[in-house]
Amino acid sequence: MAGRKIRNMEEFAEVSGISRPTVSKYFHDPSSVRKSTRARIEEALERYDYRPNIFAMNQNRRLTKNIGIVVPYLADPFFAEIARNLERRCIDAGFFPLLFSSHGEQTQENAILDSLRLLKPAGVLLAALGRTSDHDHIKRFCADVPTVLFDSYLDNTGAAFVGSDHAQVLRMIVDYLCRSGEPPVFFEMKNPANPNANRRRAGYIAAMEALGQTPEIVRVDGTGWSFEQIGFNGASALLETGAFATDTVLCSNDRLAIGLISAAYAKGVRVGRGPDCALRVAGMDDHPFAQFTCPPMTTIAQDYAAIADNSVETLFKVVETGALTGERPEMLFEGRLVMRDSA
Amino acid sequence: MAGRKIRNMEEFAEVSGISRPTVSKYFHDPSSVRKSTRARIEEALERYDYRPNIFAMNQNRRLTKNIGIVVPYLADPFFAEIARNLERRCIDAGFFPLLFSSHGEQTQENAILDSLRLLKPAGVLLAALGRTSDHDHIKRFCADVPTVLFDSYLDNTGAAFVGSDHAQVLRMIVDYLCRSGEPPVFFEMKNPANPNANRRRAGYIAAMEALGQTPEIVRVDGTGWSFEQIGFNGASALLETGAFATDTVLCSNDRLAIGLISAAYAKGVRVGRGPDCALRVAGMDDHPFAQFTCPPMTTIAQDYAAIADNSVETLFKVVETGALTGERPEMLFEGRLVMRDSA
DNA sequence: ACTAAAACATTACGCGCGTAAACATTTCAT
DNA sequence: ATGAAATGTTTACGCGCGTAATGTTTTAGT
Repeated sequence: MAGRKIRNMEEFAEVSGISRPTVSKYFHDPSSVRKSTRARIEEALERYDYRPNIFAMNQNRRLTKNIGIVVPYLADPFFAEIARNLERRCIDAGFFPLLFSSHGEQTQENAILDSLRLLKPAGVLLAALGRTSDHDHIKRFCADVPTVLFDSYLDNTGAAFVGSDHAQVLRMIVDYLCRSGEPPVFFEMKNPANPNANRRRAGYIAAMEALGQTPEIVRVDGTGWSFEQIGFNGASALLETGAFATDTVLCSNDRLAIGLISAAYAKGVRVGRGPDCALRVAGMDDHPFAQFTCPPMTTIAQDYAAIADNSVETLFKVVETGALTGERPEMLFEGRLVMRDSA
Repeated sequence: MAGRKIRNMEEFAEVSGISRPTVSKYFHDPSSVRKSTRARIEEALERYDYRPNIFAMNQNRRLTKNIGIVVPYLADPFFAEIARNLERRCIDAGFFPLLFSSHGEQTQENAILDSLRLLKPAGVLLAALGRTSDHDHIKRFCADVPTVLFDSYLDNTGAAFVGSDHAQVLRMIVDYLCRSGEPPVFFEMKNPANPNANRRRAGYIAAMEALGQTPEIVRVDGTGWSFEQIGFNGASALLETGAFATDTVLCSNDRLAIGLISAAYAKGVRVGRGPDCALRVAGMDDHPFAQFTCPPMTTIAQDYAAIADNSVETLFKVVETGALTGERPEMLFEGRLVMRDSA
């Protein structure tokens, strides 16, 4: 580990006894050089910890080893968890993931995409803001950079989409709720930021009608990403006026449900499925904290691992084939019913 | 915005009618060129959206505009929230923040620091893992790169430390709990990952003794970062054996408290400060979800904004003066008692 | 209006590495 | 052993920009 200090690839090539172009080739892909050559380089690598200069490398490479990961709101543990899975897989594949959060703001999202362009990423994994996104801006970006959209669906944008099968998910939870008690009322925000909300509503309506039930939708005011607060405020008002048509509420996502459960507790409305309970509450996503609500939340778990795996895998495929046009696969994964005590 | 496409600074200099070295100077610092020159450049900038190549810029600049932000566990909303504040301030100051999460693993933390070296960052904001950190590795990093530590204290490492004044915080919450009911038992993990836990325990003991009370500490098993689960499991066992010395529990952090409250609910133990309640529970941090527990959690809010502001500001000061040695300021901020219903 | 100072233009080199071309050597099947 | 294929070496250029040196123009102070 001692010896002279290595300043650049030239010097490293010298001490390893291999020519610089071959060393360069090695760093680009170790398996592209003869085994004996690789051994000599790796031996030198142990003696002289040298690593190529990223900036010089990326300047000349048409595309880098960078992978951009963009999520709409990192303070939401759901996205933090997905991001963690994505990061891991990128690193394992020898890429360098760069994580960005739009913090719920369009200007941020646009700025991130602009910066990302300069970083010449091999590809980008993007969960867009949704309704508040600058759709044209994103589309233009996707035209230049291989991008896989996940979680948040945008029409006709990106090289592929990976997300949840909301129709299936809603069918499952609505089915469960109807079998085990009164049919659910659907609880959501009036102007949901996330486009998934629309698919979930549609899924709810379809599932209810398939069972011969009448869909009932309750929509509460509020903008932004403070879903718990919005759910809390909305539910507080509704619980006073008794505006829920049945004793069962299906929330558009877990964070709204967290707010609702908190509001019910404050009002002394007992949530759960026991005989002494007045309200059943179900959520969607299996948020990391859903199992610690009081009572623990019945919800639908999204398949984090599958979504992460397939997003990354699909992106790599697109990157390799350079297929920016052509068919645009949409992969939808089923959810898993997590029966806890709230419904 | 139309016209020919600009490929590099040379061409941009041409269409703006300014020499390339001057244009380069402009991008380095717009105020370093004459007003009329700046106007001409900015006019061209509007017509030809050009932005300098990051990699070429950073290759020759000794230090870049990159700021590394490293947190131990991004899926913890506390760190997500702090990271958000730090990011914002870096961007406002014209820097380019790069966010990394160690995901609770030493190998990751070390790998992040190694990568960060290659990115030649102007500075780094680091919340280390703590007990599980590779202290020497971090120290070596801090010797080369201007680094401000925050939240997680490490002896004699980094150019400065910014965090919470745990002694003050504990004095305040212990004082409140003793005034309003029975003195608190301290609830924590047996082998806390975060060094703050030790300071909090010490603060608790000091605060209790100052009030003439006997400190009582309950420590539960569990490793890793699933604090809610650890709190839940530990509390479930304790509530059955009735091992809490008083009816008041002060948790080392909000996430443990979330688990404890959930466990109490499951056992039918009513949490709160009313006459019909059997247990008071207080947390620490004012976690984003603390206000939605059942009942809402009494806790101490850390001053996110102050910590973020001062971390960034201190880092910039260090970067400007290049002061890697000399005094090593430690800034501790007071917490704010948030009285809700759990205690 | 005149001069010193500030700002800009011109020219030129370097950063560290990618990569192509031409040639030399090693490997491997026959 | 022998020739083709695979792999290395040498040499040379380019990427886009930072930056120093030198000379010219503009600005500002009196």
